[in-house]
Amino acid sequence: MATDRAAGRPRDRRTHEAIVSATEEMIMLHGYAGTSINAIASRAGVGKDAIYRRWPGKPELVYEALFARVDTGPVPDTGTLAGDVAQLTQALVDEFATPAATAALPGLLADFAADPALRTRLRSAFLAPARARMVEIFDRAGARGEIAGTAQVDLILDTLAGAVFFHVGLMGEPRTAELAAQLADIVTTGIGTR
Amino acid sequence: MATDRAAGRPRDRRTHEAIVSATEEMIMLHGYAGTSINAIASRAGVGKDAIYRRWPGKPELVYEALFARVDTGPVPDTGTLAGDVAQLTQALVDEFATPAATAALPGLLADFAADPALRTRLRSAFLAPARARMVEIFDRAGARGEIAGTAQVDLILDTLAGAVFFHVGLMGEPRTAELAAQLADIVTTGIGTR
Amino acid sequence: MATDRAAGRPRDRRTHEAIVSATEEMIMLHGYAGTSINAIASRAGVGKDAIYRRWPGKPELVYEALFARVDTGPVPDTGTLAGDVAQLTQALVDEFATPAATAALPGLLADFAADPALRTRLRSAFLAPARARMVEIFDRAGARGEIAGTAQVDLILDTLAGAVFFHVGLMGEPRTAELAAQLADIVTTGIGTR
Amino acid sequence: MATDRAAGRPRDRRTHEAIVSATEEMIMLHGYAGTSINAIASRAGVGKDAIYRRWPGKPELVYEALFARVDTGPVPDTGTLAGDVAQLTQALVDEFATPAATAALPGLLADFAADPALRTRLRSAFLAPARARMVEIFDRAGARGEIAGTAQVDLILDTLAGAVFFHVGLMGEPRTAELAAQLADIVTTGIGTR
DNA sequence: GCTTAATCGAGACGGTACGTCGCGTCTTGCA
DNA sequence: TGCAAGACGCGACGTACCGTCTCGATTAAGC
Repeated sequence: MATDRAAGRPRDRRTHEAIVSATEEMIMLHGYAGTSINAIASRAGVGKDAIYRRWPGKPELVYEALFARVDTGPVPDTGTLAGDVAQLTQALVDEFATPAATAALPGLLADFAADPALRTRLRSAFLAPARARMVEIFDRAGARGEIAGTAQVDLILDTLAGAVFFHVGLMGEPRTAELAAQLADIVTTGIGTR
Repeated sequence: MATDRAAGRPRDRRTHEAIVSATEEMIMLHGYAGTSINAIASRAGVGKDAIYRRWPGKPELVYEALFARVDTGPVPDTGTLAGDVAQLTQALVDEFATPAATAALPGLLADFAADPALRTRLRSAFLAPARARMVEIFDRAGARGEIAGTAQVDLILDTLAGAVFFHVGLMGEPRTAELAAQLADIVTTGIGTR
Repeated sequence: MATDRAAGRPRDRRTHEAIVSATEEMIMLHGYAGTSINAIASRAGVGKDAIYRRWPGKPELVYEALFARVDTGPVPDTGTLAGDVAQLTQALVDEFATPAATAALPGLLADFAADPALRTRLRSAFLAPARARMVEIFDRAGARGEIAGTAQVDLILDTLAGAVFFHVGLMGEPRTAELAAQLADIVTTGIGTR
Repeated sequence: MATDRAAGRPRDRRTHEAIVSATEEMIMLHGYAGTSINAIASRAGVGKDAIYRRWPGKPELVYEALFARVDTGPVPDTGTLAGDVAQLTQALVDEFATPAATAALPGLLADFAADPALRTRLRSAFLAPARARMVEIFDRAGARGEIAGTAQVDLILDTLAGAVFFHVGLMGEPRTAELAAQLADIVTTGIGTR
């Protein structure tokens, strides 16, 4: 009979939360590059070790603080591929175009891309929920006969995410209300006829 | 009347070239984050001042070393919007998906996005040539009656660039030969029916 | 009336011994500065608290592990002052010039000297047995008429101990067999004629 | 023809002096263990690199700041061995029993003894001037016929230095005015009759 | 030919952040 | 209460870059 109970003093949940909150605040206030582990620890009232004990470095910490939300919402099901993709694209906009995400994403994606160990997790870290939904959406659309054959889920998802990131996150274009609808329209139409 | 000729010893053209070459090599060898001004100067056999005299910092230097190529090629003119967009997309792939660009772009875009002074130059720095071409392509397509009204050049360009950057630059998907064609197809079809 | 017996679980004698042994080994292997409480606890298979429950810190622990031997041997009594001092000096060499003492003493004395609470115990901690013997030796020598008046025990003891510590412990001079005899000779002669 | 001129910006003499002064002050105020490189740099208004560029670590820095005085005084020559040794011993007291030396020496000697690279320099670092003088003093005494044969300079010097260090530096005995005379007397008499 | 002034390589400078280590205290569950 | 384990806040460590500065030497243009 195995005991899963870890030996020693258990990690304090409040320490964890203080770090995550301080990270969020620092990112919003000073951006990704302007956020140092030292400053996070100081603002959280925590030793640096408490951070390094939990995360290997800044990228992993910031990712968890800002993007590791469990996606619990229902999969879009509007009855049409266009409607479903529009809803999913809106979710991407909600994830990538918030002030916090805009402040963090460029630097964060750069750090993930630069580190071989993190690089392999890029897709699963940032696009996993959207991808699962997209697979289901496309399956239903195939069952309805809206599309034929195998859709290239990854390419389409990268296109949507890349468009949102580039347009709003990097170029700083105002996040117009219709952005998701426009992108979804382009992509849905674009793949529909193939 | 005085000449514009600056007094004192003129800058050595070879110094400039040595810096640019060393920058390229360092980026290829150690990536953007692993490339320091110190190391560039040392590899170029040059003092740090010689770099800071010419560029304000690493982002501007790397940008000029890798992306400031003058785009002298002719604007695509295949007779159809789809063909023109495909050629233009291929040019984007050629620019964004080379080994050097893959090594430099994530960190470089992050630095541009983080600095207010650089942020305003993002579009003009990385997409200016493509944008000029795209305007011309769309004008011709409009004249031919292929599309109606004003196309959203920036959104479409950001979508194409974002897709290429995300798919190949970040996610590291193998740069298949058909990538440009597939993207161009999706986007052309997608905007054609509106 | 209550007993002095402490409540709760009594301390484990083997824990004590394991700590002392681990301390000795660590000092021999890595020196005083290279010996951390963490490492001692780990090597002893013991929690850090078990150490801090018994000793206030590293200096006290190392002192007890290496120098708190109860000196049970008989007081030298060779019949002459010179002979007695020679034996006593040899005991000092035996205490200060062993490999373990050489490894521990410089750092240990520094820590004692730096801490006001420990500073007052320096003489009693390291020289108490020798001092008691020296007082007795000098008393007998006085009774025999070898010396007159009050000898400055502390100064002479510090001279002998300082000479041994400096010569062998710090300077690392080979511990020649005649060292104790030479020192005892110098000092005995030096004080004998006053 | 060789140029000894070092390339690059020369080191600033005032930086050097500010570091040395700050080190002295810190040692006096907080002792050896309580003096950190960080604090020295901060007090001197200097970057840490400026310190590590000049000294490998705290021991070397403190040594130079407090003990590397050039000894320019004349060699004692009173006409008798006893008088010369008394003067030399007084110089040792002056060096080892000042407030600054008392604050620094125990920790400093411990660090020197613990590091193999520094260990070899112990004698030359702390006793070189005194040793040169002692050799000369003994030569003269030999010429005068006061002593015969080869005196063990190192052992005698270590005895004197060890006595001073132990008695005043470690045990904190008040530095009585007669200390040097007493020690010199003991040692001179002690070696004279052999 | 001389003066003037900017440029050159080199490297020192004050800072800031890094990731690690040791300190002495504390909080678990078990004995 | 003791015990092993290990989390905790703290602060020093030595390193690496940053962007600026100070050296002596070099290199043209204008007098």
